[in-house]
Amino acid sequence: MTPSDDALGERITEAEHAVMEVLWDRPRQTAADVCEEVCTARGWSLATVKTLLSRLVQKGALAAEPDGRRFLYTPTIAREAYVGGESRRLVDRLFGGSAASLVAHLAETEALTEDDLAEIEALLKELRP
Amino acid sequence: MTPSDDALGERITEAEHAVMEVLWDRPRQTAADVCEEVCTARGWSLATVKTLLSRLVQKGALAAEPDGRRFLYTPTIAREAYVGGESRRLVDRLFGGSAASLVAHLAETEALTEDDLAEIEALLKELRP
DNA sequence: TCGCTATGACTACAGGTGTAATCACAAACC
DNA sequence: GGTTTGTGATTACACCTGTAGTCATAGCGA
Repeated sequence: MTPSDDALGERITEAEHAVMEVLWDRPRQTAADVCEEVCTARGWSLATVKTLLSRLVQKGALAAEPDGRRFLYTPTIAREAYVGGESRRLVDRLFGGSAASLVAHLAETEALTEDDLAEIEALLKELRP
Repeated sequence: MTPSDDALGERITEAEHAVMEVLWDRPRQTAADVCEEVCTARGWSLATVKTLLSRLVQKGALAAEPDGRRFLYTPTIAREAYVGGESRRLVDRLFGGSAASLVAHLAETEALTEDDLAEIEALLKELRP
């Protein structure tokens, strides 16, 4: 039953993801707005952002709501769903589907700071009273 | 100081990763050996495996040790390192670098079974006596 | 010795990706 | 009304990826 299949057939690429983040953070922005937030950071031109927006609309990841002669772009998929899908993909690919293995790995390779560990511990207490 | 740059300049792709797994599992195999293990599973021809092996050697992810007229391929990077790099990339990209956020997400989306949680709890006890 | 065969090297090629220029055109301004 | 300007659409193009075919050639078997 292939769990957690994200609704889009097409995958979102790295560059596209950067655009998605901007729109998850604040939906209904124009191409120029999005550019304002990522162009300098990633060294992109407005044209690049426009291309990425178009592709994301084609892929069904964004909705383009007409607003005069331009569009306001809004994600059609929740960030939660995307993040969940990507996480699952990683866990499946690298940890044989076991999320616990991932956590174990992070712990063993010191990827978890003391604060992380404390936070996780608190989480666990909450989840298993 | 661009943190956690894995030793290879080039990224390993999905298809290449499948080949790497075979060689991590058992190093020093020939192209034919590797094909034996993945070709049917992925519907590949031997030629495809050869291409992937070549690209991985070029990328510095594999070493090719001459053995008569053929090569024995062996990973130059440890699976641990690769897995660590990929995990970190995901955490950086999707969870703002916070591994705890990833764990929280997995927990919240029910990606963690009761067994997973128990396992993690045990891990934590070990890590923070 | 001489052809067969296994093997890496090289070539191919369509589709995806990153990055952008150009075009058409409607709105805004003068 | 004519010009500038902001905008999406279209086109471009090099590189990466998946997938594989062809070629040269060094051994192996007869």
